[in-house]
Amino acid sequence: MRIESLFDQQTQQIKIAVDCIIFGFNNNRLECLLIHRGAEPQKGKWSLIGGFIGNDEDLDEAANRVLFNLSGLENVYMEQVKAFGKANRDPRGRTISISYTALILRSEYDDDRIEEHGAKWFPVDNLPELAFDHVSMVHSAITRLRRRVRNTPIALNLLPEKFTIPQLQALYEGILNESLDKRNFRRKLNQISAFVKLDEKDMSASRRGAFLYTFDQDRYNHDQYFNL
Amino acid sequence: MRIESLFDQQTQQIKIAVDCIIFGFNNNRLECLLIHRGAEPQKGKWSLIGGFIGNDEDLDEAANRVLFNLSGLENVYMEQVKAFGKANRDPRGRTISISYTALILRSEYDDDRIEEHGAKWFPVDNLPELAFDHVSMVHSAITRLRRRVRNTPIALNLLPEKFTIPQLQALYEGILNESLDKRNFRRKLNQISAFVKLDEKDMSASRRGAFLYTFDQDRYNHDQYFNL
DNA sequence: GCAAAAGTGTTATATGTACACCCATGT
DNA sequence: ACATGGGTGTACATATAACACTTTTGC
Repeated sequence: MRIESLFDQQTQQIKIAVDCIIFGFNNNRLECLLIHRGAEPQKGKWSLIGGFIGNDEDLDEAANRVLFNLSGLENVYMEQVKAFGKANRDPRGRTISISYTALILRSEYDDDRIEEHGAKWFPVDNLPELAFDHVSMVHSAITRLRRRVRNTPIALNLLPEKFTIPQLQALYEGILNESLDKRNFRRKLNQISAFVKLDEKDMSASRRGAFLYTFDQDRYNHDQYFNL
Repeated sequence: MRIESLFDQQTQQIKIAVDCIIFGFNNNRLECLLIHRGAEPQKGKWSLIGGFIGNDEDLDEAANRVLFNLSGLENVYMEQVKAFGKANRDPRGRTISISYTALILRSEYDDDRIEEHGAKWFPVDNLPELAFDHVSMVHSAITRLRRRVRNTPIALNLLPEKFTIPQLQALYEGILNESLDKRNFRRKLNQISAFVKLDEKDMSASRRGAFLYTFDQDRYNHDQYFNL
């Protein structure tokens, strides 16, 4: 077979999909959004939010559309993880899937809309049985997320414009699933120029109040330093 | 359009390819293998080694086959970099391409076979004009290679079973395109348990001779520590 | 005896980690 | 005055970076 001739012959019969590993932060821990499979194959198992790519759609666009369709969320920061392409990975037919991952605040989701689609949140350390090769997808996405969160400001999308250090730390502890020393955390944070301390305090979580900070994207773009 | 129905309707018309960014080590520096485009579009430009995926072929298999077809090389360590999927990235038709990268010794290539395919090696810091989005592919692959080489033993595939430290260091300097301090390099190397010093010397490169080492894959598999 | 490559240690700096107490406030 | 969460500094271990001289050997 002259593979090079496929453009003419249209012999290639492979479908291409995206699967979204959507991590939601809720109750100070990570959850992952899954859909219950009501039909064969793998009926009864759970699977990732996925869909096929449209003919005129950029890959990233497709991921965002799929995410939007099933969750109503827009403007979510999504990153490609990798392509999964074992020939037999999906018994319904040959499919290559490119996994994307997003990290969001679960509270911003419309829970009704999620239920409509038969989707449900699961804590990442207690996932149900997943269909196809979705376990590997989730694992590679978690690994990536935990690495990225320490080197880039992606987690800041989950916080409001103004936030306190304890809030940020709780977020990190939840994502990383480990507790961090607050003095060390603050020291590192102070080395990141993009964090700017405001004169304001947030009084909602304690009597004393905690100073509010913002993340200055321009400063970050300049020195790119981020390490938490 | 109900994207979910594609399995039935066969409406998706997207071809899927792999592109291989093959880095060859030669004369103590990195080169990249490119093919001259003799036909439109982008006639006269150079492009990566690529090909379409077979219907029953694992993605990794496809990458290895394409590499083999165009270079004769087998058992090369290849890693997926990422998928490129802009809707208009290839003017010939909608294609999604998954990039793979390999690092090899140029001297192990059959140069005649390469020329047969109109391919040629170029130093990575002096590439010709590339077709499509191949520049981004090369850049992301170089970045990844330089990172991986420091954290994993991938570069050891380029050395014979027994090798000397100066050989290894020259290899690293070539790949990273920077010079390394030999004392620091040796210290780091000694911390990696998988490197085992032999009683033998290689006398071919100096009068004094340099001790030979091997890389013990089993030991590496155990502690996984690798940092150079 | 000299040219050429192999081999060796110390110091300074930065980063990571462990750890315990005082502060400000509302009740 | 006490309970609650916010805030602070120091000591130790580890990793990184810079730097110059001695060793071995063939010619």
